[in-house]
Amino acid sequence: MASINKVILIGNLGKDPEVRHLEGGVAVARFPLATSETFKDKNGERQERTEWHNIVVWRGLAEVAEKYVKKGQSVYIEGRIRTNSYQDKDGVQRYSTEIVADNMTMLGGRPEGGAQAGSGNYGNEASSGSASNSNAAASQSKGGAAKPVAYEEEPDDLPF
Amino acid sequence: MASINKVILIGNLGKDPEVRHLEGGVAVARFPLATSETFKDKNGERQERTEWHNIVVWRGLAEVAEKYVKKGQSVYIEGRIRTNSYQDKDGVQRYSTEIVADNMTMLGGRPEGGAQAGSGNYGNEASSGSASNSNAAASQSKGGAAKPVAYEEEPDDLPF
Amino acid sequence: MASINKVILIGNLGKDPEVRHLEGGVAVARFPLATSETFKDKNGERQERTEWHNIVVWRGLAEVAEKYVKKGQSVYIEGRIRTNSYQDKDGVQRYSTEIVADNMTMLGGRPEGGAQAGSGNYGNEASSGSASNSNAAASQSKGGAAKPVAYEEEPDDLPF
Amino acid sequence: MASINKVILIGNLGKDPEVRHLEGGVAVARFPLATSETFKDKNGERQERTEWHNIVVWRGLAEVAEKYVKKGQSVYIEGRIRTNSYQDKDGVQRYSTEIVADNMTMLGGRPEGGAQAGSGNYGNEASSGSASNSNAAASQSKGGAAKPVAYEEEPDDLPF
DNA sequence: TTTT
DNA sequence: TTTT
Repeated sequence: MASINKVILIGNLGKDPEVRHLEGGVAVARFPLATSETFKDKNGERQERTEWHNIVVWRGLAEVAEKYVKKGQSVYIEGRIRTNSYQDKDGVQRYSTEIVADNMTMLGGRPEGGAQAGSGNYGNEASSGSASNSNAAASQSKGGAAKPVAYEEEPDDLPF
Repeated sequence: MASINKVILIGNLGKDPEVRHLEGGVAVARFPLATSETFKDKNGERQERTEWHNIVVWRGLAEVAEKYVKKGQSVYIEGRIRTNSYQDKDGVQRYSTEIVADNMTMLGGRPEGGAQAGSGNYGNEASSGSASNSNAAASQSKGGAAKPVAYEEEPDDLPF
Repeated sequence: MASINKVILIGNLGKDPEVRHLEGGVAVARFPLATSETFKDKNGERQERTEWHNIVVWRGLAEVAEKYVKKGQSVYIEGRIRTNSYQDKDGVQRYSTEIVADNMTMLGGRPEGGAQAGSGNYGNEASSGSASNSNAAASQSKGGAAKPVAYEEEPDDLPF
Repeated sequence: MASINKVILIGNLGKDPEVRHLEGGVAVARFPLATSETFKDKNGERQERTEWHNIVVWRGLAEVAEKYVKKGQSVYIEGRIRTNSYQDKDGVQRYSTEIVADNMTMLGGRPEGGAQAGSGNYGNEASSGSASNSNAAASQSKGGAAKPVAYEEEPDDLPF
């Protein structure tokens, strides 16, 4: 049963996030993220392939996305792969794959127009899972308001 | 332009790998890999959701998959997300997402029937990129035969 | 300011975890974890190098470690690097590096003697950060008791 | 034996890289990299803790580091943990932990003075292991000259 | 279609 | 001090 489903992406937003505020106040944001790789083709010419990822963020992270993350910017995303299935109009089973992000860190990049969100981090951590990058990261909290992490609860780590 | 597209999975094979040997001797193997997560639903009941990932491995790793990896087994996969697009019979653009693995490590698990592949690692590394787990990993070499890693080429790393 | 500090390890415990229960009921467990890599030396001989990592786990994960994780077993660890500094008896500044784990998943392996802990996962998630592997993982909760994840709070993810 | 030792860091260089060119033309570069996390202490005050990582890069990546990476800049590092042991002057066994990077991607940041290296990627891949981010990444090649990746050797990935 |  |  041991199971791990982890994705790490650094890429640029193809569009501003689309945010919905659901009944109950839960926010969800979606945006396309591009990663590119280059390679030499058989003629030795440099080629580029761009991969588009459908990013989904929930709750606090969605609000961060709404306020601070814009088309063109570079973000670090940590999350998991999720493939939804649905029936198309002909009743054929179709699949749609997205990345549910539970950690998003802004890396700067080239936001277009308007205000610069800059490079920074928003939110904090409800779990030590991402505590490794707390300030730097806007980590997704499941349970509504962000819960401050009290690191000092960890007593002195003497080498033992 | 800075771009990272990295996936780490631990899961079980839903089927034996399907292997094709292409013109030129290149092998490609595909198999479905399940990861599951559990959660409590609103009634507090434990629920499970299984995610199916389409894994693709090339060359040496495909040969390892063919020989040693079976339905039911647990593997560690490191790779990248790739979404292919194609037209369906009605000319509608469709997408199919797969994980191109460049590192695969067997973790054991419960192979069904026959020979036990056991837990181990096959192949070795052409790049230090995965050298962190060389023996343990069957890392995909792009360029045909596996190239042994000569670690001792790294002179003494004295603290400096 | 954007900052990420993430470690992913799969290895075997060199000893049973040492667990301390602190004032306030907080538990902390420590154990050495071995990862090995193999390589060919300049004579083409297969060599192995073992790396020892000092793993630290807190709270619920420490209790899981205490109960279920034994010398010899294989575990998946996700965490962050932490280097503590201290003065040695001569007043010289020394450093000690450890991995603070916030996700630990048992992969089986060969526990010695006694009861088999088997491969499985214990605990669940307070944050979606590791929700990707909830059942499979014993994720560390900072705030005491594990908080069940209510996935169904995420409404239908229709492709939009 | 299955074993994984993987580190992912995003942080800023504390100093310019120190580069040595070894007999045989092999280059090695070292630099300190800072990651920081913030947390609230028991008085609810925002605190920051900075972690310093000793990064080591070899060969082509070292040359990239020498030319393009400067103090203050932000980089993405992927590598493995390595702890070297040595005897101090009193014959006491001491340990020194470093991160051997096999993938380094520049994220921009704030280089001080002089030329701006900007955000970009240098070098290319000898293994598909990091092919996921080829252009974006300067991946470390063990075997001297970088070997171009011929992606088009991977025939059409039709969904099958 | 896997696993617990 | 683990594992293969």
